[in-house]
Amino acid sequence: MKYINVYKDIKGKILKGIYPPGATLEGEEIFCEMYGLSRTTIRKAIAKLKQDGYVHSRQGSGIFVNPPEFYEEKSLTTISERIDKTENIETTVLDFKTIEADEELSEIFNLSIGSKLFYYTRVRKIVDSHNVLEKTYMPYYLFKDFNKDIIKKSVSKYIEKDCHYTISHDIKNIKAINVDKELAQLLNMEEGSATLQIQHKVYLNKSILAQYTLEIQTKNNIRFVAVR
Amino acid sequence: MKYINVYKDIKGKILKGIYPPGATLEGEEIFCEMYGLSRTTIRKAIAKLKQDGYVHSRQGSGIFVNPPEFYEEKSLTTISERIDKTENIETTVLDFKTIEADEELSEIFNLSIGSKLFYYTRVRKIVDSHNVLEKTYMPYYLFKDFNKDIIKKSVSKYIEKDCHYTISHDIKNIKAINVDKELAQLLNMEEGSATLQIQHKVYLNKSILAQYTLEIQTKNNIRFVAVR
DNA sequence: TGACATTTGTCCGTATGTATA
DNA sequence: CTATACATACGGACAAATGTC
Repeated sequence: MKYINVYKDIKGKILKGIYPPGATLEGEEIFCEMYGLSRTTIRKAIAKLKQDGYVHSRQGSGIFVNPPEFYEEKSLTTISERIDKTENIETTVLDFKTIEADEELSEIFNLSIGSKLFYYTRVRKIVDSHNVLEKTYMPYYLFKDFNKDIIKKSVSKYIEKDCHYTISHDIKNIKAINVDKELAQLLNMEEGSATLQIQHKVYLNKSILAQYTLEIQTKNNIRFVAVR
Repeated sequence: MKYINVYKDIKGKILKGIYPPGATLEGEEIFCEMYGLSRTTIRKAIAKLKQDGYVHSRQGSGIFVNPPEFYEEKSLTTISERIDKTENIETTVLDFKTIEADEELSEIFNLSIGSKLFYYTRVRKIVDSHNVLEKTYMPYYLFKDFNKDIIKKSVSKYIEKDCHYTISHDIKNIKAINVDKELAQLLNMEEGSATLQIQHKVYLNKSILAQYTLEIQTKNNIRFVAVR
Protein backbone atom coordinates (compact mmCIF):
# COMPACT_ATOMS: atom_id res chain seq x y z
CA MET A 1 0.00 0.00 0.00
CA LYS A 2 2.96 2.32 -0.39
CA TYR A 3 1.90 3.47 -3.81
CA ILE A 4 -1.49 4.56 -2.48
CA ASN A 5 0.21 6.85 0.03
CA VAL A 6 2.25 8.46 -2.72
CA TYR A 7 -0.95 8.83 -4.73
CA LYS A 8 -2.74 10.49 -1.83
CA ASP A 9 0.17 12.77 -1.09
CA ILE A 10 0.49 14.06 -4.66
CA LYS A 11 -3.27 14.27 -5.10
CA GLY A 12 -3.47 16.34 -1.92
CA LYS A 13 -0.80 18.71 -3.18
CA ILE A 14 -2.69 19.15 -6.43
CA LEU A 15 -5.97 19.87 -4.63
CA LYS A 16 -4.26 22.31 -2.26
CA GLY A 17 -2.70 24.12 -5.20
CA ILE A 18 0.88 23.29 -4.27
CA TYR A 19 1.03 21.78 -7.74
CA PRO A 20 -1.13 24.19 -9.78
CA PRO A 21 -2.77 23.26 -13.09
CA GLY A 22 -0.26 23.04 -15.89
CA ALA A 23 2.67 22.56 -13.51
CA THR A 24 5.30 19.98 -14.34
CA LEU A 25 5.75 17.39 -11.63
CA GLU A 26 9.10 16.20 -10.46
CA GLY A 27 10.36 13.39 -12.67
CA GLU A 28 9.89 9.77 -11.72
CA GLU A 29 13.49 9.38 -10.58
CA ILE A 30 13.20 12.40 -8.30
CA PHE A 31 10.05 10.98 -6.76
CA CYS A 32 11.91 7.72 -6.16
CA GLU A 33 14.48 9.56 -4.09
CA MET A 34 11.93 11.79 -2.36
CA TYR A 35 9.80 8.91 -1.16
CA GLY A 36 12.60 6.35 -0.99
CA LEU A 37 10.69 3.94 -3.22
CA SER A 38 11.35 2.07 -6.42
CA ARG A 39 10.33 3.37 -9.80
CA THR A 40 7.71 0.62 -10.18
CA THR A 41 5.89 1.89 -7.10
CA ILE A 42 6.12 5.55 -8.11
CA ARG A 43 4.82 4.68 -11.57
CA LYS A 44 1.88 2.82 -10.03
CA ALA A 45 0.97 5.95 -8.07
CA ILE A 46 1.30 8.11 -11.20
CA ALA A 47 -0.81 5.59 -13.13
CA LYS A 48 -3.62 6.02 -10.62
CA LEU A 49 -3.30 9.80 -10.74
CA LYS A 50 -3.62 9.60 -14.52
CA GLN A 51 -6.56 7.24 -14.32
CA ASP A 52 -8.38 9.61 -12.00
CA GLY A 53 -7.67 12.56 -14.26
CA TYR A 54 -5.33 14.52 -12.00
CA VAL A 55 -2.29 14.43 -14.27
CA HIS A 56 -1.22 13.39 -17.73
CA SER A 57 2.20 12.48 -19.02
CA ARG A 58 4.06 12.70 -22.29
CA GLN A 59 6.95 10.46 -23.09
CA GLY A 60 10.19 12.36 -23.32
CA SER A 61 8.59 15.42 -21.78
CA GLY A 62 7.21 15.04 -18.29
CA ILE A 63 4.21 14.68 -16.00
CA PHE A 64 1.76 17.58 -15.97
CA VAL A 65 -1.03 18.66 -13.67
CA ASN A 66 -4.46 18.81 -15.29
CA PRO A 67 -6.92 21.69 -14.87
CA PRO A 68 -9.72 21.03 -12.34
CA GLU A 69 -12.41 20.24 -14.92
CA PHE A 70 -10.52 17.01 -15.56
CA TYR A 71 -11.25 15.55 -12.21
CA GLU A 72 -14.38 17.37 -11.12
CA GLU A 73 -17.72 15.65 -11.53
CA LYS A 74 -16.23 12.79 -13.39
CA SER A 75 -17.85 9.57 -14.46
CA LEU A 76 -21.39 10.28 -13.49
CA THR A 77 -21.30 10.34 -9.72
CA THR A 78 -24.93 9.99 -8.99
CA ILE A 79 -25.97 10.91 -5.54
CA SER A 80 -26.16 7.39 -4.25
CA GLU A 81 -22.42 7.21 -4.12
CA ARG A 82 -21.73 10.68 -2.87
CA ILE A 83 -23.48 9.97 0.42
CA ASP A 84 -20.47 8.20 1.83
CA LYS A 85 -18.22 11.19 1.35
CA THR A 86 -20.15 14.27 2.29
CA GLU A 87 -22.75 14.67 4.95
CA ASN A 88 -24.18 17.71 3.18
CA ILE A 89 -27.26 15.86 2.11
CA GLU A 90 -30.73 16.12 3.58
CA THR A 91 -32.79 13.00 3.04
CA THR A 92 -36.56 12.87 3.23
CA VAL A 93 -38.26 9.51 2.95
CA LEU A 94 -41.58 9.95 1.17
CA ASP A 95 -42.74 6.39 1.07
CA PHE A 96 -41.66 2.95 2.26
CA LYS A 97 -43.58 -0.29 1.82
CA THR A 98 -43.51 -3.76 0.39
CA ILE A 99 -45.21 -4.35 -2.94
CA GLU A 100 -45.77 -7.24 -5.29
CA ALA A 101 -43.91 -7.38 -8.57
CA ASP A 102 -45.95 -6.56 -11.66
CA GLU A 103 -44.95 -7.83 -15.08
CA GLU A 104 -42.35 -5.13 -15.70
CA LEU A 105 -40.68 -5.46 -12.33
CA SER A 106 -40.71 -9.24 -12.39
CA GLU A 107 -38.86 -9.12 -15.69
CA ILE A 108 -36.33 -6.59 -14.44
CA PHE A 109 -35.55 -8.64 -11.35
CA ASN A 110 -36.00 -12.00 -13.04
CA LEU A 111 -38.55 -13.04 -10.41
CA SER A 112 -42.04 -14.46 -10.76
CA ILE A 113 -44.98 -12.08 -10.85
CA GLY A 114 -46.28 -11.31 -7.36
CA SER A 115 -42.90 -11.69 -5.63
CA LYS A 116 -42.45 -9.31 -2.74
CA LEU A 117 -40.27 -6.26 -3.21
CA PHE A 118 -39.30 -3.39 -0.96
CA TYR A 119 -40.19 -0.05 -2.48
CA TYR A 120 -39.21 3.38 -1.28
CA THR A 121 -39.03 6.90 -2.58
CA ARG A 122 -36.92 9.63 -1.13
CA VAL A 123 -35.89 13.16 -1.96
CA ARG A 124 -32.34 14.15 -1.30
CA LYS A 125 -31.29 17.75 -1.16
CA ILE A 126 -27.67 18.45 -1.85
CA VAL A 127 -26.91 21.47 0.26
CA ASP A 128 -26.31 24.55 -1.90
CA SER A 129 -27.12 22.53 -4.97
CA HIS A 130 -29.93 20.56 -6.53
CA ASN A 131 -32.57 18.04 -5.54
CA VAL A 132 -32.82 14.40 -6.44
CA LEU A 133 -35.84 12.15 -6.39
CA GLU A 134 -35.22 8.44 -6.13
CA LYS A 135 -37.63 5.55 -6.58
CA THR A 136 -36.02 2.29 -5.56
CA TYR A 137 -37.01 -1.36 -5.69
CA MET A 138 -35.17 -4.13 -3.83
CA PRO A 139 -36.13 -7.82 -3.70
CA TYR A 140 -37.55 -8.89 -0.35
CA TYR A 141 -35.86 -12.29 -0.29
CA LEU A 142 -32.41 -10.70 -0.17
CA PHE A 143 -33.08 -8.04 2.46
CA LYS A 144 -35.54 -9.31 5.05
CA ASP A 145 -34.53 -6.96 7.88
CA PHE A 146 -34.58 -3.87 5.70
CA ASN A 147 -36.19 -0.85 7.35
CA LYS A 148 -36.85 2.87 7.15
CA ASP A 149 -33.86 3.91 9.26
CA ILE A 150 -31.48 2.46 6.73
CA ILE A 151 -33.04 4.49 3.97
CA LYS A 152 -32.34 7.71 5.84
CA LYS A 153 -28.70 6.74 5.99
CA SER A 154 -26.79 4.73 3.40
CA VAL A 155 -28.44 1.79 1.68
CA SER A 156 -25.23 0.77 -0.10
CA LYS A 157 -23.44 0.50 3.25
CA TYR A 158 -26.29 -1.69 4.50
CA ILE A 159 -25.93 -3.99 1.51
CA GLU A 160 -22.20 -4.37 1.85
CA LYS A 161 -21.49 -4.06 5.58
CA ASP A 162 -24.62 -5.39 7.27
CA CYS A 163 -25.74 -8.01 4.76
CA HIS A 164 -22.19 -8.93 3.74
CA TYR A 165 -23.09 -8.98 0.07
CA THR A 166 -20.47 -8.08 -2.48
CA ILE A 167 -21.53 -5.51 -5.05
CA SER A 168 -20.16 -6.63 -8.38
CA HIS A 169 -21.06 -3.76 -10.68
CA ASP A 170 -23.69 -1.23 -11.56
CA ILE A 171 -25.24 -0.12 -14.79
CA LYS A 172 -26.63 3.30 -15.44
CA ASN A 173 -28.85 4.29 -18.30
CA ILE A 174 -29.47 7.94 -18.99
CA LYS A 175 -32.59 9.00 -20.75
CA ALA A 176 -34.47 12.20 -21.40
CA ILE A 177 -38.06 12.26 -20.19
CA ASN A 178 -40.91 14.71 -20.08
CA VAL A 179 -41.78 15.77 -16.53
CA ASP A 180 -45.21 14.50 -15.48
CA LYS A 181 -47.60 16.16 -13.07
CA GLU A 182 -46.42 14.26 -9.98
CA LEU A 183 -42.75 15.05 -10.61
CA ALA A 184 -43.49 18.65 -11.45
CA GLN A 185 -45.08 19.13 -8.03
CA LEU A 186 -42.48 17.22 -6.06
CA LEU A 187 -39.43 18.88 -7.53
CA ASN A 188 -40.95 22.22 -8.37
CA MET A 189 -40.48 21.88 -12.11
CA GLU A 190 -42.62 22.70 -15.10
CA GLU A 191 -44.88 19.96 -16.40
CA GLY A 192 -43.88 18.72 -19.87
CA SER A 193 -40.37 20.13 -19.71
CA ALA A 194 -37.44 17.83 -20.46
CA THR A 195 -35.17 16.43 -17.78
CA LEU A 196 -32.70 13.60 -17.27
CA GLN A 197 -33.71 10.30 -15.80
CA ILE A 198 -31.05 7.95 -14.57
CA GLN A 199 -31.94 4.30 -14.33
CA HIS A 200 -29.57 2.61 -11.95
CA LYS A 201 -29.13 -1.13 -11.46
CA VAL A 202 -26.87 -2.54 -8.77
CA TYR A 203 -25.72 -6.12 -9.18
CA LEU A 204 -24.27 -8.65 -6.75
CA ASN A 205 -22.10 -11.54 -7.84
CA LYS A 206 -23.59 -13.91 -10.39
CA SER A 207 -25.58 -11.05 -11.91
CA ILE A 208 -28.15 -10.96 -9.13
CA LEU A 209 -29.99 -7.65 -9.28
CA ALA A 210 -30.06 -6.19 -5.79
CA GLN A 211 -31.38 -2.73 -6.43
CA TYR A 212 -33.26 -0.94 -9.16
CA THR A 213 -33.48 2.82 -8.91
CA LEU A 214 -34.98 5.56 -11.02
CA GLU A 215 -33.38 8.91 -10.26
CA ILE A 216 -34.51 12.31 -11.38
CA GLN A 217 -32.38 15.35 -10.76
CA THR A 218 -33.48 18.97 -10.90
CA LYS A 219 -30.04 19.76 -12.27
CA ASN A 220 -30.53 18.93 -15.94
CA ASN A 221 -26.89 18.31 -16.69
CA ILE A 222 -24.20 15.69 -16.44
CA ARG A 223 -20.60 16.32 -17.34
CA PHE A 224 -17.78 14.09 -18.56
CA VAL A 225 -14.16 14.77 -19.23
CA ALA A 226 -11.98 12.59 -21.42
CA VAL A 227 -8.26 13.01 -21.77
CA ARG A 228 -6.53 12.03 -24.97
CA MET B 1 4.26 -3.30 -27.50
CA LYS B 2 4.26 -6.93 -26.45
CA TYR B 3 1.65 -6.39 -23.79
CA ILE B 4 -0.72 -4.85 -26.30
CA ASN B 5 -0.54 -7.97 -28.44
CA VAL B 6 -1.41 -10.12 -25.47
CA TYR B 7 -4.24 -7.73 -24.68
CA LYS B 8 -5.58 -7.96 -28.22
CA ASP B 9 -5.26 -11.72 -28.30
CA ILE B 10 -7.19 -12.28 -25.08
CA LYS B 11 -9.73 -9.60 -25.93
CA GLY B 12 -10.31 -11.29 -29.26
CA LYS B 13 -10.86 -14.64 -27.59
CA ILE B 14 -13.40 -13.05 -25.23
CA LEU B 15 -15.28 -11.41 -28.09
CA LYS B 16 -15.28 -14.62 -30.10
CA GLY B 17 -16.65 -16.53 -27.13
CA ILE B 18 -13.61 -18.75 -26.69
CA TYR B 19 -13.54 -17.33 -23.17
CA PRO B 20 -17.27 -17.04 -22.34
CA PRO B 21 -18.66 -14.71 -19.65
CA GLY B 22 -17.90 -16.02 -16.19
CA ALA B 23 -15.01 -18.18 -17.36
CA THR B 24 -11.83 -18.29 -15.34
CA LEU B 25 -8.78 -17.29 -17.35
CA GLU B 26 -5.53 -19.14 -17.17
CA GLY B 27 -3.45 -17.87 -14.26
CA GLU B 28 -0.77 -15.26 -14.77
CA GLU B 29 2.04 -17.79 -14.56
CA ILE B 30 0.42 -19.94 -17.24
CA PHE B 31 0.08 -16.93 -19.51
CA CYS B 32 3.78 -16.22 -18.95
CA GLU B 33 4.66 -19.65 -20.31
CA MET B 34 2.08 -19.50 -23.10
CA TYR B 35 3.31 -16.20 -24.49
CA GLY B 36 6.90 -16.57 -23.33
CA LEU B 37 6.77 -13.23 -21.51
CA SER B 38 7.47 -12.00 -18.01
CA ARG B 39 4.77 -11.65 -15.40
CA THR B 40 5.10 -7.85 -15.48
CA THR B 41 4.13 -7.81 -19.15
CA ILE B 42 1.26 -10.23 -18.72
CA ARG B 43 -0.01 -8.20 -15.79
CA LYS B 44 0.10 -5.05 -17.90
CA ALA B 45 -2.08 -6.75 -20.51
CA ILE B 46 -4.50 -7.95 -17.82
CA ALA B 47 -4.56 -4.46 -16.33
CA LYS B 48 -5.73 -3.05 -19.64
CA LEU B 49 -8.34 -5.77 -20.00
CA LYS B 50 -9.60 -4.83 -16.54
CA GLN B 51 -9.59 -1.15 -17.33
CA ASP B 52 -11.63 -1.73 -20.47
CA GLY B 53 -14.10 -3.88 -18.59
CA TYR B 54 -13.39 -7.24 -20.21
CA VAL B 55 -12.26 -9.04 -17.07
CA HIS B 56 -12.00 -8.63 -13.32
CA SER B 57 -9.75 -10.37 -10.86
CA ARG B 58 -9.82 -11.37 -7.22
CA GLN B 59 -6.74 -11.88 -5.16
CA GLY B 60 -6.28 -15.50 -4.22
CA SER B 61 -8.92 -16.57 -6.65
CA GLY B 62 -8.35 -15.79 -10.31
CA ILE B 63 -9.15 -13.70 -13.36
CA PHE B 64 -12.72 -13.85 -14.63
CA VAL B 65 -14.41 -12.86 -17.87
CA ASN B 66 -17.10 -10.20 -17.49
CA PRO B 67 -20.53 -10.35 -19.11
CA PRO B 68 -20.91 -8.26 -22.28
CA GLU B 69 -22.72 -5.36 -20.64
CA PHE B 70 -19.44 -4.50 -18.96
CA TYR B 71 -17.70 -3.52 -22.14
CA GLU B 72 -20.55 -2.59 -24.46
CA GLU B 73 -21.29 1.06 -25.10
CA LYS B 74 -18.91 2.21 -22.45
CA SER B 75 -17.90 5.74 -21.61
CA LEU B 76 -20.19 7.65 -23.87
CA THR B 77 -18.76 7.04 -27.28
CA THR B 78 -20.43 9.79 -29.18
CA ILE B 79 -20.43 9.44 -32.89
CA SER B 80 -17.61 11.83 -33.51
CA GLU B 81 -15.14 9.28 -32.26
CA ARG B 82 -16.69 6.23 -33.78
CA ILE B 83 -16.08 7.50 -37.31
CA ASP B 84 -12.45 6.46 -37.22
CA LYS B 85 -13.28 2.87 -36.48
CA THR B 86 -16.24 1.90 -38.56
CA GLU B 87 -17.10 3.02 -42.03
CA ASN B 88 -20.74 2.22 -41.46
CA ILE B 89 -21.73 5.84 -41.25
CA GLU B 90 -23.48 7.89 -43.90
CA THR B 91 -22.79 11.59 -43.58
CA THR B 92 -24.96 14.32 -45.08
CA VAL B 93 -23.77 17.90 -44.82
CA LEU B 94 -26.79 20.17 -44.47
CA ASP B 95 -25.08 23.51 -44.12
CA PHE B 96 -21.58 24.99 -44.21
CA LYS B 97 -20.69 28.68 -43.90
CA THR B 98 -18.76 31.25 -41.93
CA ILE B 99 -20.65 33.28 -39.37
CA GLU B 100 -19.87 36.02 -36.87
CA ALA B 101 -19.83 35.23 -33.18
CA ASP B 102 -22.80 36.50 -31.21
CA GLU B 103 -22.59 37.13 -27.48
CA GLU B 104 -23.10 33.50 -26.49
CA LEU B 105 -20.57 32.10 -28.96
CA SER B 106 -17.99 34.77 -28.22
CA GLU B 107 -18.18 33.80 -24.57
CA ILE B 108 -17.89 30.10 -25.29
CA PHE B 109 -14.82 30.56 -27.48
CA ASN B 110 -13.40 33.44 -25.47
CA LEU B 111 -13.28 35.65 -28.57
CA SER B 112 -14.58 39.14 -29.22
CA ILE B 113 -18.09 39.58 -30.62
CA GLY B 114 -18.13 39.50 -34.40
CA SER B 115 -15.13 37.15 -34.74
CA LYS B 116 -15.43 34.80 -37.66
CA LEU B 117 -16.37 31.18 -37.05
CA PHE B 118 -16.93 28.20 -39.27
CA TYR B 119 -20.36 26.68 -38.81
CA TYR B 120 -21.69 23.44 -40.18
CA THR B 121 -24.51 21.03 -39.57
CA ARG B 122 -24.55 17.43 -40.64
CA VAL B 123 -26.68 14.36 -40.13
CA ARG B 124 -24.94 11.06 -39.64
CA LYS B 125 -26.74 7.82 -40.04
CA ILE B 126 -25.27 4.88 -38.23
CA VAL B 127 -26.12 1.95 -40.44
CA ASP B 128 -28.68 -0.34 -38.80
CA SER B 129 -28.92 2.06 -35.91
CA HIS B 130 -29.87 5.62 -35.11
CA ASN B 131 -29.37 9.09 -36.51
CA VAL B 132 -27.33 11.92 -35.13
CA LEU B 133 -27.61 15.61 -35.87
CA GLU B 134 -24.53 17.74 -35.23
CA LYS B 135 -24.20 21.51 -35.15
CA THR B 136 -20.56 22.51 -34.94
CA TYR B 137 -18.69 25.78 -34.50
CA MET B 138 -14.93 26.16 -35.05
CA PRO B 139 -12.92 29.41 -34.84
CA TYR B 140 -11.82 30.74 -38.25
CA TYR B 141 -8.38 31.89 -37.09
CA LEU B 142 -7.31 28.33 -36.27
CA PHE B 143 -8.60 26.60 -39.41
CA LYS B 144 -8.25 28.88 -42.42
CA ASP B 145 -8.23 26.17 -45.09
CA PHE B 146 -11.21 24.33 -43.67
CA ASN B 147 -13.68 23.15 -46.32
CA LYS B 148 -16.74 21.04 -47.02
CA ASP B 149 -14.83 17.93 -48.12
CA ILE B 150 -13.29 17.58 -44.68
CA ILE B 151 -16.71 17.61 -43.06
CA LYS B 152 -17.81 14.63 -45.12
CA LYS B 153 -14.81 12.70 -43.80
CA SER B 154 -13.22 13.12 -40.39
CA VAL B 155 -12.84 16.56 -38.85
CA SER B 156 -10.83 15.25 -35.91
CA LYS B 157 -8.28 13.74 -38.27
CA TYR B 158 -8.05 17.11 -40.05
CA ILE B 159 -7.35 18.87 -36.76
CA GLU B 160 -4.65 16.45 -35.69
CA LYS B 161 -3.03 15.25 -38.93
CA ASP B 162 -3.41 18.18 -41.33
CA CYS B 163 -3.23 21.11 -38.94
CA HIS B 164 -0.77 19.39 -36.59
CA TYR B 165 -2.66 20.53 -33.54
CA THR B 166 -2.64 18.36 -30.42
CA ILE B 167 -6.02 17.65 -28.91
CA SER B 168 -5.63 17.89 -25.17
CA HIS B 169 -9.04 16.85 -23.90
CA ASP B 170 -12.73 17.07 -24.47
CA ILE B 171 -15.68 17.83 -22.23
CA LYS B 172 -19.16 16.53 -22.78
CA ASN B 173 -22.28 17.82 -21.11
CA ILE B 174 -25.46 15.84 -21.32
CA LYS B 175 -28.76 17.57 -21.04
CA ALA B 176 -32.39 16.79 -21.69
CA ILE B 177 -34.17 19.10 -24.11
CA ASN B 178 -37.60 19.39 -25.64
CA VAL B 179 -37.56 18.71 -29.38
CA ASP B 180 -38.39 21.85 -31.36
CA LYS B 181 -40.11 22.01 -34.74
CA GLU B 182 -36.89 22.05 -36.79
CA LEU B 183 -35.45 19.03 -35.02
CA ALA B 184 -38.72 17.17 -35.16
CA GLN B 185 -38.76 17.43 -38.95
CA LEU B 186 -35.07 16.65 -39.46
CA LEU B 187 -34.93 13.57 -37.29
CA ASN B 188 -38.51 12.43 -37.64
CA MET B 189 -39.36 12.90 -33.99
CA GLU B 190 -42.36 14.27 -32.16
CA GLU B 191 -42.32 17.96 -31.34
CA GLY B 192 -42.15 18.65 -27.59
CA SER B 193 -40.91 15.19 -26.68
CA ALA B 194 -37.79 14.85 -24.56
CA THR B 195 -34.44 13.79 -25.93
CA LEU B 196 -30.77 13.95 -25.03
CA GLN B 197 -28.52 16.73 -26.18
CA ILE B 198 -24.78 16.30 -25.93
CA GLN B 199 -22.70 19.42 -25.83
CA HIS B 200 -19.18 18.60 -26.86
CA LYS B 201 -16.13 20.83 -26.48
CA VAL B 202 -12.76 19.84 -27.90
CA TYR B 203 -9.72 21.59 -26.47
CA LEU B 204 -6.17 21.99 -27.76
CA ASN B 205 -3.23 22.59 -25.45
CA LYS B 206 -3.43 25.64 -23.20
CA SER B 207 -7.21 25.27 -23.02
CA ILE B 208 -7.83 26.68 -26.49
CA LEU B 209 -11.32 25.68 -27.60
CA ALA B 210 -11.07 24.26 -31.11
CA GLN B 211 -14.54 22.87 -31.61
CA TYR B 212 -17.96 23.31 -30.08
CA THR B 213 -20.62 20.80 -31.07
CA LEU B 214 -24.22 20.22 -30.16
CA GLU B 215 -25.28 16.67 -30.87
CA ILE B 216 -28.76 15.25 -30.86
CA GLN B 217 -29.36 11.55 -31.17
CA THR B 218 -32.59 9.83 -32.07
CA LYS B 219 -31.56 7.09 -29.67
CA ASN B 220 -32.70 8.53 -26.35
CA ASN B 221 -30.36 6.50 -24.21
CA ILE B 222 -26.79 6.38 -22.99
CA ARG B 223 -25.40 3.58 -20.91
CA PHE B 224 -22.56 3.32 -18.43
CA VAL B 225 -21.09 0.43 -16.57
CA ALA B 226 -18.97 0.76 -13.48
CA VAL B 227 -17.13 -2.11 -11.87
CA ARG B 228 -16.41 -2.08 -8.18
C1' DT C 1 -11.44 -24.47 13.32
C1' DG C 2 -6.88 -24.52 11.46
C1' DA C 3 -3.21 -25.65 8.23
C1' DC C 4 -1.93 -25.42 3.46
C1' DA C 5 -1.40 -24.66 -1.45
C1' DT C 6 -2.84 -21.53 -4.99
C1' DT C 7 -3.39 -17.08 -7.08
C1' DT C 8 -3.34 -12.28 -7.44
C1' DG C 9 -1.29 -7.94 -5.37
C1' DT C 10 2.71 -5.25 -4.16
C1' DC C 11 7.45 -4.05 -4.43
C1' DC C 12 12.36 -4.04 -5.68
C1' DG C 13 16.38 -3.45 -8.99
C1' DT C 14 17.87 -3.28 -13.56
C1' DA C 15 18.07 -2.77 -18.59
C1' DT C 16 16.55 -1.10 -22.92
C1' DG C 17 13.31 1.45 -26.11
C1' DT C 18 11.46 5.80 -27.72
C1' DA C 19 9.49 10.43 -27.92
C1' DT C 20 10.70 15.17 -26.73
C1' DA C 21 13.34 19.29 -26.28
C1' DC D 1 23.11 14.94 -32.32
C1' DT D 2 22.55 14.55 -27.48
C1' DA D 3 20.59 14.51 -23.02
C1' DT D 4 16.35 13.90 -20.62
C1' DA D 5 12.28 11.65 -19.19
C1' DC D 6 8.66 8.54 -19.70
C1' DA D 7 7.39 3.65 -21.60
C1' DT D 8 8.27 -1.10 -21.83
C1' DA D 9 10.19 -5.30 -20.24
C1' DC D 10 12.73 -8.79 -17.37
C1' DG D 11 13.13 -11.66 -13.10
C1' DG D 12 12.77 -12.34 -8.41
C1' DA D 13 10.72 -11.91 -3.63
C1' DC D 14 7.24 -11.52 -0.31
C1' DA D 15 2.32 -10.17 1.22
C1' DA D 16 -2.50 -10.95 1.34
C1' DA D 17 -6.74 -13.07 0.01
C1' DT D 18 -9.12 -17.25 -1.32
C1' DG D 19 -10.56 -22.02 -1.52
C1' DT D 20 -9.90 -26.61 0.12
C1' DC D 21 -8.89 -30.32 2.94
